[in-house]
Amino acid sequence: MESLLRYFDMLCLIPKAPNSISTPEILEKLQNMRYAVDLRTVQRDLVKLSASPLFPIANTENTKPLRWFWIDNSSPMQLPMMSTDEALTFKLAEMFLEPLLPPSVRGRLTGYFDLADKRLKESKFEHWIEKVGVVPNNLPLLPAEIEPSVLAVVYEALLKSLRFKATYQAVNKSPKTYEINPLGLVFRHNSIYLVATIFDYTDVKQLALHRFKDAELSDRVVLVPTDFVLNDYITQGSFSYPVDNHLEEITLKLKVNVFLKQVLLETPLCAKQKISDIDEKHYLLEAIVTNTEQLHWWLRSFGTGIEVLEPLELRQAFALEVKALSKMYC
Amino acid sequence: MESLLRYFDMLCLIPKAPNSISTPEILEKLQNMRYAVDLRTVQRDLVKLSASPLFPIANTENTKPLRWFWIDNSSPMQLPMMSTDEALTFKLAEMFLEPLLPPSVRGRLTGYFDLADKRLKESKFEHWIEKVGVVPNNLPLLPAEIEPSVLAVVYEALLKSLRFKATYQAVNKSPKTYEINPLGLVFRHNSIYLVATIFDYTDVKQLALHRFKDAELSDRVVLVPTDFVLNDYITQGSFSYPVDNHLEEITLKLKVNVFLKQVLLETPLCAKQKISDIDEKHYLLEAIVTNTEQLHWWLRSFGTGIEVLEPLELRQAFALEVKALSKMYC
DNA sequence: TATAAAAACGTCCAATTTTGTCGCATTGAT
DNA sequence: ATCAATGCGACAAAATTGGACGTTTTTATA
Repeated sequence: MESLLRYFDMLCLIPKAPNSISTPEILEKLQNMRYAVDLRTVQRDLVKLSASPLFPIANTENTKPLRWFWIDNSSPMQLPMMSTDEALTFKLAEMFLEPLLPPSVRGRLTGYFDLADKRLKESKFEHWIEKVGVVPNNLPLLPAEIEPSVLAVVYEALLKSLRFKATYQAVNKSPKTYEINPLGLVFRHNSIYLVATIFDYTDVKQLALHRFKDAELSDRVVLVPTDFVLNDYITQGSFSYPVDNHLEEITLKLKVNVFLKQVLLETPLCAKQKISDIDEKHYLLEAIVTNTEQLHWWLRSFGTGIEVLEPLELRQAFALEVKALSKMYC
Repeated sequence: MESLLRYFDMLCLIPKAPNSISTPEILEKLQNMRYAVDLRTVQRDLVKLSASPLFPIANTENTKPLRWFWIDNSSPMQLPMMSTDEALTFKLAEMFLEPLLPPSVRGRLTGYFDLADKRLKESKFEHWIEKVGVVPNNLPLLPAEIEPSVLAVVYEALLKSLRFKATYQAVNKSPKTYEINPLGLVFRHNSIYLVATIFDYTDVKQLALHRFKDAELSDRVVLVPTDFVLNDYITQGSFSYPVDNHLEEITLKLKVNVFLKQVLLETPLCAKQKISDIDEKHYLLEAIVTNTEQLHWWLRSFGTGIEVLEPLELRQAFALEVKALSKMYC
């Protein structure tokens, strides 16, 4: 029994394909875990485990301290097994993430999605896919593709707080190589932006990940500008979203049609939202929300389905906009 | 070694907490897998495994064929271990799914999100969360909550093609109990709809999952109406989304401002999209897209930022709408 | 209620597996 | 060239495993 646990811990110590661990390292870690074992035993165990098709591990045959790793692209095995509930939810998540995440990011989860597929298949629930549909409520734009190797370096640099060297091609410019001092990642309409400083300058820049041509990790540590907090940086309007550079709670009063009344009954704007009748076809909606650019987009998107009553400033802003639109379309 | 594999397969046979498997059943399945073992061995092994804190499995102590299951909702263990890349991607997925999936649905993945957290923590990458942000491009509405037990029954009914009995409360009506003949699930603005027929009627209904009070699986098999295909049902406009009840490819010509030009350069409307200059501040965008209600929402949401030039019918529709809006806001 | 079958559990003991040790070959660094 | 580290084969001692059998408890059936 003791040995079973040791096998398990040993398998946990072995990393996935690009990485590896040497036999002596495994021995050391096992001994730290209070396993009194010999190096010879570890060697034998590894050979035994790798012989089984259940554990696709292999070693670098030409190096002398042999290095062990899991042969990749195999979906992970897990205990307890993925339930059909979970499997189905994974497939739903995949459908939702499809238009949101660039393939290279989503690709890091394919092992799990495959596992879910396998699970549903072996349970003879193959026909589930014909029974599920998603009707998106926003226009699916094509996510910009990111060079997978760039993504890997950026991830690692952020996690380990290290700088990296990269070639970046700004719009309509020729590619240039910089040393990037990464501060954070921001996802914004299907694109990923790296918030960073460059070389030893102190001004914070936004760099679209899909415009990097290549990247290579450096060993210099990241220098965070004093008082820099990513969340503050975002809400300060650096991504030009919040209205008037500050977030304000407003009491919204809208006149909405039947369709929107129905939508908002099911998915409210806020927890304390109120809906009352105005006439047969129109309803008064009251809710407290933050006044963001997203709110404005949402309000505009329904056209004549929504009339903004209050706050007055918002109504006036919409009135002005409608005038401008009238001129546009004559 | 043989025994290690048997232990592994045995652990795979044991289901998660609400479900269970009896010792003789395990024996039978193991023998089907060509393990020549004695019942006594299986019993001993199960006791040994459950003694280890690594494998939180337990049995029902009062029944006589003992039934085994994995205890609690602890996060699954997996081999090979989740890489930090995967862990980070899981956390990103969680951020994206937060406003999209109702908690009871998302809840089925918390084990994995927790695992990702654990992984990031033990790798000393605890500060990653301060380094990642999401700027949503649509207004987050509150997803309607669904009774978890209802969701479980609906999932199971759909997977196993069984009917279920449920109490449903339509808007402004008192709850009633029906026998539901489920055909499919559709996700639509953060709500989940069950497409189904009721009793032995043949008309297809849409039932919001969050309006079910309770549900109980029946043993009657689902009867699919002849020619019913969920995807056709959706695209036929049953969810009132596609324009004019049919999907049409149109060549869109838009006059857009700098902001939108930038957005569309990064996340195009379609693969063959063209952008050219009109004047210093405006750009001509040409793309082939399907003419859906979502497209109209998207076009409207930018207000004066977009002027629809072609197709002419669309321009005229927008012109009419602007006139109506003018009247609304005087 | 009686009876039989099934399952759990304790124990013994032989067969098997595991593991430490030693010796030797190979590799890489100093 | 030399030394330390590693891999690997062999062997024997130690530990574990797993079948056999018996007893007790529970469940199903007549």
